[in-house]
Amino acid sequence: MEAEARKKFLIIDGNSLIYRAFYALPLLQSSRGEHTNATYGFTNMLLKLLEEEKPHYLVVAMDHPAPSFRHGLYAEYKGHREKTPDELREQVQRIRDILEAMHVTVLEVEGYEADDIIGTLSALAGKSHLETTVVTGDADLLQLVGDEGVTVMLTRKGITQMDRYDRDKLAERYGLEPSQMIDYKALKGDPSDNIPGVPGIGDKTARRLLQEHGTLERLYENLDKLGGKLRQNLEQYRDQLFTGRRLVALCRDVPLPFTLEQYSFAPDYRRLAELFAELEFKSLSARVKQLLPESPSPESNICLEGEKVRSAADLVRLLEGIPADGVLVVLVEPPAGRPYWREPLAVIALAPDRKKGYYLNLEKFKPGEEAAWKALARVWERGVTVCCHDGKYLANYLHHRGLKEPPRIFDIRLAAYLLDPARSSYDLPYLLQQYLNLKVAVEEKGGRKTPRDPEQEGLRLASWACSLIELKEKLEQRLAEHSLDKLYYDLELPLAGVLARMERRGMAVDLTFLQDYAAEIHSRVETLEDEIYRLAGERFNLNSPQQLSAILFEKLKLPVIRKTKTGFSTDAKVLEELAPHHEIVEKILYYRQLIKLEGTYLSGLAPLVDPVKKKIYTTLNQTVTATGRLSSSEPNLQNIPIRMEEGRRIRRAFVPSQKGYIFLTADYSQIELRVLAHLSQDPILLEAFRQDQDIHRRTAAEVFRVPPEEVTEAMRKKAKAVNFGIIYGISDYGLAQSLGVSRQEARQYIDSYFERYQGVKQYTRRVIEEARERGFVTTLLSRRRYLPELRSSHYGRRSFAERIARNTPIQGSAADIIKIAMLRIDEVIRQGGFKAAMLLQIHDELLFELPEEELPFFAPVLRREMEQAISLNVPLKVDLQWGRNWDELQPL
DNA sequence: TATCTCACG
DNA sequence: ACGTACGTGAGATAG
Repeated sequence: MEAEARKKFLIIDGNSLIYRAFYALPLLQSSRGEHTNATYGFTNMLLKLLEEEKPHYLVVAMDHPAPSFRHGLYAEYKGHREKTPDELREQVQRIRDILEAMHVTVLEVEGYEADDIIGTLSALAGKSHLETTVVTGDADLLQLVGDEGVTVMLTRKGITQMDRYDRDKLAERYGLEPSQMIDYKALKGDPSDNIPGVPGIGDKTARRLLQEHGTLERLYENLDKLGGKLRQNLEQYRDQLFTGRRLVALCRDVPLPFTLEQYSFAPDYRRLAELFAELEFKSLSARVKQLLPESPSPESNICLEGEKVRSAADLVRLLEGIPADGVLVVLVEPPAGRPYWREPLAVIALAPDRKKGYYLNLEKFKPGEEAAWKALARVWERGVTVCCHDGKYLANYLHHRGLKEPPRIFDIRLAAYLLDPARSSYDLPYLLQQYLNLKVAVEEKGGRKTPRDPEQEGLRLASWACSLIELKEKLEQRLAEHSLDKLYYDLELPLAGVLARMERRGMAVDLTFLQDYAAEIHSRVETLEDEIYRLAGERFNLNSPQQLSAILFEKLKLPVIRKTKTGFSTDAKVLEELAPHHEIVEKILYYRQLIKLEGTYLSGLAPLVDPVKKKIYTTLNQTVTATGRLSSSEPNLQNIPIRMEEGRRIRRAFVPSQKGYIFLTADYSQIELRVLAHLSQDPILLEAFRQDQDIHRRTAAEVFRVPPEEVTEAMRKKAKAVNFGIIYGISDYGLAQSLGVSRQEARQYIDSYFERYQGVKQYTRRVIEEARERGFVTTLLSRRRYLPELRSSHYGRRSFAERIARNTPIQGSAADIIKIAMLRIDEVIRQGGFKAAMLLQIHDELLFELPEEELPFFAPVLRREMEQAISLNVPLKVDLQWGRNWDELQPL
């Protein structure tokens, strides 16, 4: 029986595990390109170990200097040369930051490898009466199982699956004693570690020999009992074998002070939360909070208390107490996946001051319900500012409940978006942590999908609500500091109201047409399926790229054009190349086209149509894109087909919502290139737009050095691609891809372009230079986007950031301009008493419905507002079209 | 949940 | 030698 529980000591092999995390785990496709999951994988593993082992002491051992600089790291991982040491270095740095935040000791000793440090620690720990666990991906360390109180956790697959080895497990797996592991590896050899071994001896033979003879020395004593080739090789390679053994044996006398105290750890929770927030490691944040003792936080006067409002009288008293120049926080959680016109979550949280948050379930608030609503509306009628997390949603929710929207709103999320538009989410826990250093309970994983308890939800929201007053002040200050206050108050905030009205208006749908067309497409899909199966000689799942690959590339032996991460590519570009080889391919392409229509735009759209109003209501997201554009979702009405005839017909299902109404669309002509002309002040571009020339023709004339009238269609097409490329942050590879020409040819076009368009050339250079120094790029309205990766040493990341730096000012300024126009048009519609209603924005285009007789009056106003939205050094041009549905439009 | 594919600007 | 066009959202499959 133990007198006392032994203390647990965890020794982590930083080297082998980080490299394993880096190479063994697939790249995480983060759209923001911020990280691969090596950092995530390693941290996840570390937390799992802490959860399961609950160690008292912890140390991470690393090579010094790092082996990636010292010797050929790649020998071991031949298949993974595409990942560069630069990227590895960045990952290692991130992991070091996390370890530092956890106050975990990272042991490095000059001239020694992590293995040696671990060997030394393991021996020392054995003498200290500890229960020691060595965690590694390197089977060499199994020799340590022989040390007193030591077990080894060895990764099996990835880095979170591990096997625990003690003497018994080692015997079971290898049939060897710990002390034999050195001889075993020396015999077997390991090319990646430069251990030559003995030819002809592999895993099996090495084990058998050691099981029979015990040690290498005994083996050689009994050599005469062996025969043939084996004996000959053992004799011949004796020197190399024993040299190898010296390399395998760990050095166990690294000069290390062994005082256990230095290996205790006390995480700095706040710093860790910051790091995790930066890296967007949400699930890890939640786990670390449970796991680690929190470091005491400095005194905070920000309250995180919530209370339920008990009666209407209490509510009225609370609300009446707010001064007219005060702030009322109102939080209504948007029900994920449900349009506002369906039943919203009825919980509302209020914070009349910064002392405490309150919540109530308004839907269930029977006694004096009417009074509660009235009291609420009275608050902002008195001039009180309403602070919320999503003003557009709140406005629509209130409207749905028959209340006018507050005239003064502060939208927390919108402010945070402008401060850093590239983030993937702006949820309150993140914002409170980011701007107030406040940690709040994080919603448990999956909480969104399970039905939430209104009481709990209310308490949660209420506890956050009062800190929002503080958060609002912080954000206001930051907006001003970063010159974003004008953009916020004069553009984005009022625009939210416009977007709210657009969402509420919705778009009418001709359900009969939609259903008829769906039936037609469906029957064509079925016919196509039959034909394809007949040609393939078997039935299979056509929607599975995997199964399709099997048919195309294995059964039909068509040439592989391109590979994806997991297999052979079968996208439209590939199929177009394959079309001449087999008649099945063309049919597959057509099938793909139709199945897309059916799935996404016909059967996909139908359930989102409000059966009563026969309307469809999109959500226009104002805080999603990194450039300042809007996005549209549930459904996305910004990507309704137009390029192909079959798809375009879908647009006939979208019709004006009232009798006698028509559609009117207005799209900016070449707005991005016009913006580029303005930003770069390139003389040729300026001239082209001032004379309203065909811009692609002009570009062709310049690039190919011919008079404009001699430009052929082929030349114009290439020039058009070059112009797109310029906007996207051109690369020869990308241009070559889009044109289907060689990279050399693409390079020539680019060189030729920049030779003629010196202004553009200088401008793009300047943008990147300035962004590298300041850390961000800006648009015409000072909207910013941070690009820290411009300084990355990793080529790929840096190049990506450079393309973004060239594209964002252009795309973002165009977004700025159409937003100004929307605001002005909304204003003139209301001022002018027009019945016209703005329905949709599609990046450079606006869609309205209006009474037919209003057209002659509204159209010129619309054109004026759009073209005059901003004054550039080139004119802005707008094309107008009108029609009785969204498909059949004619120029005005 | 990640991957592939494809719709739009 | 590297390894990509910029910005989005959605559906289907597969593990």
